Amino acid sequence: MTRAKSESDQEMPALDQADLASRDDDSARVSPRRRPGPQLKKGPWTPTEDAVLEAYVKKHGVQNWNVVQKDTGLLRCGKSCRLRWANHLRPDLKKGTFTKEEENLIIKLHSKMGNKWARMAARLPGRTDNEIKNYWNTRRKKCQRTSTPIYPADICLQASNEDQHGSADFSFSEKLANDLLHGNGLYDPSSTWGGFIDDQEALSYAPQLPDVSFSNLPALYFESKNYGFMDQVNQAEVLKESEISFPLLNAAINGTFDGSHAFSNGNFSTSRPITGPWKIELPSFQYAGSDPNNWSTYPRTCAAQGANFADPCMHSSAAMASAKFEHMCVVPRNSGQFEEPLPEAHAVSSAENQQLSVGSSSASTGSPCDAMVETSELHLLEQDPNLNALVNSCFSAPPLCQASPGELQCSDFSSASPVFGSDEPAVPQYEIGYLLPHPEDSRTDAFSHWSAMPSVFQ
DNA sequence: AAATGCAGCAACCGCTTCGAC
DNA sequence: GGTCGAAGCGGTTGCTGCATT
Repeated sequence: MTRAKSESDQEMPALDQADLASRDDDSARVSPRRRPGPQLKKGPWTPTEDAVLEAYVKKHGVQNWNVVQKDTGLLRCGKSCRLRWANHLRPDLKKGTFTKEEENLIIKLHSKMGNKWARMAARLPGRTDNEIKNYWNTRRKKCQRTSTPIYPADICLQASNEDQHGSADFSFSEKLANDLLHGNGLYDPSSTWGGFIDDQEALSYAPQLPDVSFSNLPALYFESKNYGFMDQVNQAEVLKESEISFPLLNAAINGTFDGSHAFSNGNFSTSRPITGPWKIELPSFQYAGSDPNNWSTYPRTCAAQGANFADPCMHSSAAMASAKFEHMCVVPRNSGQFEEPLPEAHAVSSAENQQLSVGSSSASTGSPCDAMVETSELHLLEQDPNLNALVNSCFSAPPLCQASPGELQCSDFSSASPVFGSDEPAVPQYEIGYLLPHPEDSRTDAFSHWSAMPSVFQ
């Protein structure tokens, strides 16, 4: 923007250190941190600094950014230099506002990728992740203000069609996410709930949601690991070398499974314990709910809002569809924002979580919506024969949670389960636990992973 | 004209990942 | 295999300028 211009030194400066240092008289811009060496500046870059950095990079190229700082005498950390170069000084940067085409592409990409700004930037030549991120945040706020869907129907449909015809190169798991997006109705204010149920095209997506059959486990794993290009043999090798000791995957790959009755009709079921070693790394996918106590109820809250059109962005009857499908998903949304796309884990987990979500209805945190949820939305899934049939047809696994609501968070999977560290024989209680990590788990981002069985493959 | 609110953007911060040793 | 530093990434903050009152 124009922050640099607001600096008093607009004229092109001489590139000497005295000049640079003299500009640090503005003590407010000096980092308060005490470090060995010169104090580093913070705040907007001056034209002087830009010129120094630009000259250096043009001469030496982009190598070690900390060396840049040392060599140029810039009172900026290497990280700051890198950011300045990448976001403002790079010669291939496209300046100015986004074109309509770029905007559409961003929407499309976001519907598939979520907040993967860097990946999106890679598909938008001359644009930076920061630009895209800022654009999206602005757009998000605007849509919330104006009560418009953040994903226009036409763009998302186009994206979906591209996927279906193989013209897009997104992963299977991303496609899953997109498929679920079809079902949630967020992007398509013109559809209706009844239409959704009757719409064969819409229905056709539903069976993909729980496509977590036994035979698909390895594929899901490797997709999520970006190993999709590997052949089966190599995948098996990688898996063998992987840190993850995952009997289901190994069994699936080896064609053997001698564990417990964890499978029913070829589909993975979490309703029964699986014995054996489990070492599952918590992935870094950040889907943190701000309030750990809230995360298990957020979707219901959102659903209730949708059902009552309290959420201005769910203002069609499609919101009902969304609301119902949201019931299936116990995953906290990032900052509770309605428009978050459904990441891969989300998509697959929704199937398994739906019954839990219903069952968890009483695990209320006192949200104003809870009463409403309790009395109206909560049992819609059970009461709606169409939806129920749809769900049953999709999810052949037994109910995940048949416990009483009060037992919902009984399983402190992350800290107490013998699976993680104890010498005791492992009997993971993920019947509920893996879906609902302990609310006191400080790593709220972990919740999202445990909320989705397939996400443990990440 | 001054005060206030808000949108947009640049930069920072903290965390994760990667690669070298 | 462990450690450390650099780079990358995403979320958040805070500044600036414009619009509104």
